[in-house]
Amino acid sequence: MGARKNSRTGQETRDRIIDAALETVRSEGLVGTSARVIARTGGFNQALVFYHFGSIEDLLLAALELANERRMTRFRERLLAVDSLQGLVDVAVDLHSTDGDADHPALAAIVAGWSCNGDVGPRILDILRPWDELVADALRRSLAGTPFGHLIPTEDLAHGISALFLGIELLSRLDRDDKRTQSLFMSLSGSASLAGPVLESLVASRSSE
Amino acid sequence: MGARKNSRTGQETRDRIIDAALETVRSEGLVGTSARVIARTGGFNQALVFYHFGSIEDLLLAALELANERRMTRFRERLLAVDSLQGLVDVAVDLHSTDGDADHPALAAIVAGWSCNGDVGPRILDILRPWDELVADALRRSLAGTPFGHLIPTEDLAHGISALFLGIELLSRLDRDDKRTQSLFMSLSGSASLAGPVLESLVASRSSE
DNA sequence: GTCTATACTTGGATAGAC
DNA sequence: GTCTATCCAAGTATAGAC
Repeated sequence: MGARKNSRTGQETRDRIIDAALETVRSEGLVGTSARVIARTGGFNQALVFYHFGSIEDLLLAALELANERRMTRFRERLLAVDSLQGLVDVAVDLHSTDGDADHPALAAIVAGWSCNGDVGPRILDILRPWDELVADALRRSLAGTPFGHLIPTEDLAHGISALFLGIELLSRLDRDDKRTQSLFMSLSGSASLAGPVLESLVASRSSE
Repeated sequence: MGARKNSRTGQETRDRIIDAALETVRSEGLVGTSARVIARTGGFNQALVFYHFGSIEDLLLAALELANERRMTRFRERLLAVDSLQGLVDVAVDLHSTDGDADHPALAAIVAGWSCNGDVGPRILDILRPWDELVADALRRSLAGTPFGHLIPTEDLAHGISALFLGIELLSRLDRDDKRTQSLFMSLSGSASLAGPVLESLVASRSSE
């Protein structure tokens, strides 16, 4: 069970390979990610990919899964504490920032690159599903006491927010100095901070009718 | 200038290649799109790709450009006539439907697949930019007379909507029977139809303060 | 100017040495 | 469990036939 002398454990190597895969996708894009390039990036032999994962496809899916778990671990608690739209946007901004998660671009690229592939698609959806649920819960808390909680299904809204994030991440990586996305997040933040009072005034005007 | 006997014109072949490329991306995904596969799909020799476009990269960019122009031609007038959020969502629904544009999945996949590639990114942004402007104009008309037109920069909102569409398209292609996206569009439509009265009531409550 | 045949490179995958 | 050597398929790209 412990690490052997003079040799890495299988798990260590698996992690090394996954990290190299993520770094490769991040720097080269999904097109241009191959077993050989991944191996060169990580400094190991190309055949290890197939011994440990069987195929590139399975490696990238495993990488997606691990990177997603890392993000989830890191942001789950924060998301569970969110009870306002403003708070939700704050989490979003941190998720988008490179400090929040260096793997995000690679994650998005992997998801997108297989978007027309019938075999892998469902597996990717399974990996991403927990986010929809976390966001839906956060929305329910944020909209509690307002009429919107009943008018708009929070599940749909949550799925829309997931889609928005994916799109933002992809578009933002098309440009180096990405002024648009920054501006968008600032506007979202501003809108969210206004939304609270607006929703309350709506409730007030309704109850006075 | 006219087509020669017994031989296709260059333009005809170019179009055939582009259509085959789009179809390949649509059916195989971006990973799995190569000159050979494209050629097999279109029933022509693989080397024609390089003669006419120089590289796969340039072919896919040309395909992106053409498909985007087709969509633009088809929806420009409608978008110019939009003056309500409801109308904007209606256009969105039609844009998403396969009837509206069979190339949409391929478009999205191409955009996404290069999201981490520094060379191609800016060129893709240039191709997509006109949409942001059309949507921003539609938003300005839709929000005219409400306080939101001033509170939220329409450019940011428009860019967000573009990102949302890209994300929706990609996520929706991960699953065959895509109930989530349909549900989301229905909710969006419902929200938009409610937004009109809500915005008016806001204006009313403000002016009465 | 258009397309075919072919050269050459890289990628995925495995068998077997260590 | 790791790495080398190697096979074959698939990829890009060009030289030259028509």
